[in-house]
Amino acid sequence: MEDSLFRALADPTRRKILELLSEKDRTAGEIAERFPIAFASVSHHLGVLKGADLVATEREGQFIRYRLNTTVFQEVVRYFMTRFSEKNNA
Amino acid sequence: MEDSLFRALADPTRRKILELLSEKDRTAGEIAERFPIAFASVSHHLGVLKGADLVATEREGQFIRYRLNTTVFQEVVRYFMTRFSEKNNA
DNA sequence: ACAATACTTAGACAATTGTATAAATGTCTG
DNA sequence: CAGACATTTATACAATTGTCTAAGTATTGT
Repeated sequence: MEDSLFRALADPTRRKILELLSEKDRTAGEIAERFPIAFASVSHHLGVLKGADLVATEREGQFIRYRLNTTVFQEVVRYFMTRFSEKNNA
Repeated sequence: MEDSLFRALADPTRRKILELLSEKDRTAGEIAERFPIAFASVSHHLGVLKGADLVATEREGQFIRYRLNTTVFQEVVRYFMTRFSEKNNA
């Protein structure tokens, strides 16, 4: 399990971004306007999430659309279930 | 979901400690001797894990025994499954 | 080609964190 | 109670991180 993954999840702004993306895919701008911090700061967070492979991007003209990489989340769930959760009541 | 929880999981030494504890309960000393860092540093990590409620302690004479708090891990799994994982193949 | 829009990257800085050493606390045994 | 052992707490410091502003890249429309 990648170190970058857990480091990415450690920041509350990034977790909020992931929750927004769990509702639907969004562009960088749509995400950024939801936060009280600078546009560039959100972009930095998006870069961290992408580096952890938690999100993927697709360019759409001038926009860049972000979406969750659900595969990685499944791996996270598996990581916790197999190692730490009690086996018979997850 | 507590911020302290994700911050606690962000450090690789702490995740290693949790994996050791998933095998069996151990005293602070038994844990510390497994790592190349100072005893006091491991103790600090244990404090962080305890602050995040990921582990619990029990004094046994001079020793302090650490154990996983599996309840919290179940909450983590639930958090990821409900929000991020695709619903039908976790 | 130029300007506007959308977004990222670079550089700087303050806050947080991981580690170390040293001192303190708690427990047992003689 | 003194000394040994187990562990935590205090303090300091270097490394990492989150944020900002400014500059750069990419795309679209005129």
